[in-house]
Amino acid sequence: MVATKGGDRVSGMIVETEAYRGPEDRASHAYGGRRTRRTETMYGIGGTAYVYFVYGMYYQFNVVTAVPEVPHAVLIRALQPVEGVELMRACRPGRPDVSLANGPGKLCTALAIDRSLDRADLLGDRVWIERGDRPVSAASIARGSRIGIAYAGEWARKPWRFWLKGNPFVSRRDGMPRHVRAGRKAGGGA
DNA sequence: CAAGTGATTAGC
DNA sequence: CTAATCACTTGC
Repeated sequence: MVATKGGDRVSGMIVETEAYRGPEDRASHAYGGRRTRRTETMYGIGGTAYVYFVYGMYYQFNVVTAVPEVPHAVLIRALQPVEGVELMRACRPGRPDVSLANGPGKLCTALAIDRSLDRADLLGDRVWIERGDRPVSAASIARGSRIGIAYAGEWARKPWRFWLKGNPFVSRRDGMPRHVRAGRKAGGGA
């Protein structure tokens, strides 16, 4: 994934994504055919960016993937920095390189992605996706449930989060629910 | 683990 | 109009 900042390339290898299948997917902003000023972007043609603002401070970058009127999208959740690392560090001062873009909000900050890129054509010159240097085998991709959508009932259990096995730049360690703390309910995993 | 932050949304 | 929610991150 590449963005331009003042003519310079800032890029990273996509190492984690999540799929959102509106309108039936309860976790999707387009659930039930919801169509508002914000979600309208997802009803556009595949190959455009869906960028929105959440939690009062973060942007999220998605790729619209289907035909017009079918609101499917893929959230880009983490990048392994490749080009313009200095520029990313400037956007996220004090962070170690491994944490520059290992989360959907973080990568938008690192690449300076904001609402102005909502509906951007990914064949344009502001943000786009290129084929990587090496092919990625299916065997190297892990899948699991999506994050931050507990409200979505049975849809929350769909294994629609994908990441590169063992890659240190994903937002969470492989499959693990984020750091099992001592002191919480003992037991747990079967 | 919990607060923070403000756009977006549903519901009057 | 108002109140609740949220596809997250950071620091205690």
